[in-house]
Amino acid sequence: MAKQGTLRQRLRDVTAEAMLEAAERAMVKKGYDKATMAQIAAEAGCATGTFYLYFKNKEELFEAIIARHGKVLFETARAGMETTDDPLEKVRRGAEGHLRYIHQHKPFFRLFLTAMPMRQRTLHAKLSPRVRQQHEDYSQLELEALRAAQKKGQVRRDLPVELLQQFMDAVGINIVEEFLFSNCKRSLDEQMEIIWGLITGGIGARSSHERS
Amino acid sequence: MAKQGTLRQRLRDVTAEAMLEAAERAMVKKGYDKATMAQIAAEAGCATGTFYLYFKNKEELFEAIIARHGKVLFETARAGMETTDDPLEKVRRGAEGHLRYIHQHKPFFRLFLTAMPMRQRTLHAKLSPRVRQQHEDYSQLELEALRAAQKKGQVRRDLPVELLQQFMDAVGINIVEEFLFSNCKRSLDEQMEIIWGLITGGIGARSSHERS
Amino acid sequence: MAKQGTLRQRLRDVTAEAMLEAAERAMVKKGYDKATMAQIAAEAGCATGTFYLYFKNKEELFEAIIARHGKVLFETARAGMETTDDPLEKVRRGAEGHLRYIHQHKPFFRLFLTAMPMRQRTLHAKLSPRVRQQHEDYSQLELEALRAAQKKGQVRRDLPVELLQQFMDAVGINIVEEFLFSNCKRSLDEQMEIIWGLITGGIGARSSHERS
Amino acid sequence: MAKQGTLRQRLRDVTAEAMLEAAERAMVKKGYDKATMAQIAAEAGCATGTFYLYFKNKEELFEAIIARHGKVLFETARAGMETTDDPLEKVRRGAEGHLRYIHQHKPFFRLFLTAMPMRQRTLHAKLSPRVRQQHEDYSQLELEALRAAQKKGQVRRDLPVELLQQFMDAVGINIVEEFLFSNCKRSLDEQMEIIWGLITGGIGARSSHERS
DNA sequence: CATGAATGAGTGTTCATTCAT
DNA sequence: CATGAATGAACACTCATTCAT
Repeated sequence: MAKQGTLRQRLRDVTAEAMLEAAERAMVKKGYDKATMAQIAAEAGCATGTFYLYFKNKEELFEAIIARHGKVLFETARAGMETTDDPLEKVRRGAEGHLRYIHQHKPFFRLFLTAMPMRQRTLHAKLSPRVRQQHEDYSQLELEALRAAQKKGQVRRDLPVELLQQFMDAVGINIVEEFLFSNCKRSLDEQMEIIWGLITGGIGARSSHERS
Repeated sequence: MAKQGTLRQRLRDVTAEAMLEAAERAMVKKGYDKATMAQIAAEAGCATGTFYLYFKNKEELFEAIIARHGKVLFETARAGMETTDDPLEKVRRGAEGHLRYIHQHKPFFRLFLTAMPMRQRTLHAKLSPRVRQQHEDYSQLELEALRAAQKKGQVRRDLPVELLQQFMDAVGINIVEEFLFSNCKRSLDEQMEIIWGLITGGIGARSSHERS
Repeated sequence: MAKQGTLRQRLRDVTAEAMLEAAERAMVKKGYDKATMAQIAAEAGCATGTFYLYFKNKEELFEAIIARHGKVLFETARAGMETTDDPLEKVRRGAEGHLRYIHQHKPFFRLFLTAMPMRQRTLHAKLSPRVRQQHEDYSQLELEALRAAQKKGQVRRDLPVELLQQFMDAVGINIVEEFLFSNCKRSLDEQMEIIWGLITGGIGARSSHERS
Repeated sequence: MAKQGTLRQRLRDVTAEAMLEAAERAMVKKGYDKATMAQIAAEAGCATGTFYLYFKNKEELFEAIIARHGKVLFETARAGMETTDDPLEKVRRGAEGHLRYIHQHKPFFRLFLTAMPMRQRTLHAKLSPRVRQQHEDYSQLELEALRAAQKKGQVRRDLPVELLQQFMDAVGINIVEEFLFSNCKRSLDEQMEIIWGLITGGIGARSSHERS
C-alpha cells in the first residue's frame, strides 16, 4: 500500500511535471490571459478537465510554474554563494547565479514579468508560499553576507543592509528587464560586469571613500 | 461660431476631464481589467454609452488617463531641471520632480505599474504617441545633462550616458515601486536622499576613484 | 394664418424632401441597417434629432423614401398606359414605364430589394398605405387592360387575369433583379424586348395555339 | 479508435442536427436578425455557449441550416430529372422536385427569402461553397437538358439557354414566393401545372410558331 | 484517473431615440 | 424649430470550470 502510494505519487509527479511544461510553453506563446485552458490542454495532449485533477485552477497552475522555476533559481543562487567565503564575493556570485538562470529561461521570465496574473509585481508579492519561502531563505543568506561585508568594510555602513539589498534587487530586476525585452546583444558576462559595476558603486564602501 | 466652438470645446474638455477622473478612480479600485465599463460609468454618474462619445474604447480611455498624468509629470520634471545650471544637479532635480509627482499620485502609479493593458512594462513601451513623445523629450534633456556632467567629471566616463540613464531609471522605478507597494513610512525627502545616494554611487565619478 | 400655414407647410416639405434625398444617399452607400442615423444626419447637414421632427423613426424614414419613388414610378407607368388604346399595348407600355424608371434609379432599387427593413419582399407587403394604394390603383388599371385583352383574344383565356398579372410581376421583378445586381450590359430597350418576349409567351393567346 | 471516432462523430452529428432544427424553428419564428442566440439556445434546450462548440458564429449557423436544406433540395431535383429521358420533361421534373420540396418546407423558405443575412438575394449569391456547388451542379444538368430540348425543337432557339434558365428561375422563384407569402389554397399539383404552363409559354418552341 | 461536452455568467460596444437648452 | 449630448437596452461571443460517463 505504501509502495503503491509512492509509485502513484511518482507517476502523479511525472504527469504534473509534463503538464507544467506544456502550460509554460502555451503561456509563453500566448501570454497568461490569452492562453486558454483548451490551448494549454492541447499543448499537453490531454483533456481540459485533466488539469483540474492536478491544479485547482488556472492561477494555481501558473503559480506552480513559477514555483518550479523559483526552486531551481534560488538553489542555483545559493549554490553560487557557497563557492566562496568572501562576503562581497558571495553576494556577487549569488547575483550572477540569478542572472545566469534568467538568461537560460528568457521566455519564461518575459512571461513572468509581463503577465503576473495577480498583478502584483513587487518582490514581496503574494507568491505561492513555497516560492515565498525560497525567496525568503535566499534573502536571509544575502543579508547575512551583506552584514559580514559591512563588518569587513567592503560596503557602506551608513545604510541598513535591507536597503542595500532592496537597491540591488531594483538594479538587478530592472536592468534584467531591459535586457529581456530589448534585443540586447551583450553577452551574459558583459551584462553581469555592467550590473555589478553599478551595484558596487551604489553599495560600495562609501564611508571610506568619503573619508579620503 | 469661433466663440461657440470654443465654448463647446471647453464644455467637452471639462466633461472629458471628469470622466477621466472617474475612470481613474474606478480602475484604481478594481484594476484595469476588472473595472467594467459599467462600473466606470456608474462612478462617473453617467451611462455606459456616454464614454464612447469621448473615448474610442476602454484602451484609449486608459491611455488618456496615462497621458493626462504623463503631461504633468514630464512638465514638472523639466521645470525642475531648469532651476539650475549645474549638470548633475539638473539630473537630480529632474529625478526629484518625478518622484514628487509620483508621490502625490500613488494610487494611479500603482495602477499603471500593475495593470498596463498592453502588458508592455518596459519604459520604451508603446504608450500613446503623445506620452511617448513627452518621455522622449525629457529623456533627451536628461541625456544632455548627463553628457555635460561627464565632461565636467561629475559622473563616470567609462560607460555611455545611455547606460547610465538606464541604470537611473532602473533604480528610480523599482525603488519607487517598492515605496509604492510596501507601506513605506519614510518622508519624500528621505526617500529622495536614499535614491540619489544610490544613484550617485552607481554613476558617480568612478574614474577618479579608481585612479586613486 | 392660413397663408402662413401654407408657407410653413411648403418650407416643411422642402426640408423633408432634402432630408429624404440625403437619407437615400446615405442608405444607398451603406445599406439600410448599416447607415446610422448619425451618418444620415451628417449627409443631410443637420443634427440627428432633427430627423425625428419630420419622421417618426428610421423605418418611417425609409418608408417615406420608398413612397417618394413609388409615387413617381406608378405615375410614370400609368401615364405610359394612357398613350394607347390597345389593351395589350397598354400593358406593355405600363411595364416599360416601370422598367425605365427602375433603370434610372438603379441604386435605390438595389437598396430596396436588398434591404427592405420589414423583411417583407412580396408585392403584397405592408408598405406604407400611400404606396400600397398607388400600387393597388395601378394594379387595377393593369387588370382592366388584361381583361380587355382577354376579350379581344390577345391573351390566353384559360387563366384568371390575376394569375396572369402575378406571372408578369414575377418575371418582371426577378429579371430586373438580375439586371440590377449582375453587370448587365444590355440596353434598356433590349432588356425590355427580352422581358416582353417571355411575358408574351406566358400570357399569350394560347387558346388559338391549342386549337391548331 | 476508429470505431470510437465514428461513435463520437455520430453523436456529434445527431446533436448538430438537433441544434440546426432548433435554430431553424427559432429563426422561422422571429427572423434571422431578431432571433437572438439566447432564444435559439432556449429553443434547443441548451446553453448559448454550446452552439459555439458546433458552429463558429451565428452566420455559419444559418449557413448550415441552408446547406442542410440545399443538399436535399438539389438531390431531390436531380433525382427527379433522372426519371425520364425526354429533355423537356427532365426540366419539368426537376422543377417539380424543387417545388415539392419547397412546399414541404414553407416556413424555412419564407425565412430564407426574407432574411438572407448577407443581403444578397441573387441566385448567384455567395452561399456556402457546398450549397453553391450543389446549385452549380444542378444548374449544369438543367442547361444540358435545355440544350437537348432546343435541338429537338421542344423550346425556342432564338434565345440562349442561359437566358431561358434565368427566366425559369425568375418565374419559379417569384411565383413560389407568391404562393409562400400569400395564403394560397391551390394544391401542389395545381400550382405546378400553372407554373409549368407559364414557363412553357415563355420558353416554348417559338421558332416553329413564328415560321407558321 | 481521464475525458471533453456542456455550461452560463460576464463584457465591450453600438445606435435608435429622447429631451433640455 | 433645431440641436447634439446623453441614454441604456440589447447582443454576440468567450472561456474557466464542472461532472456524467
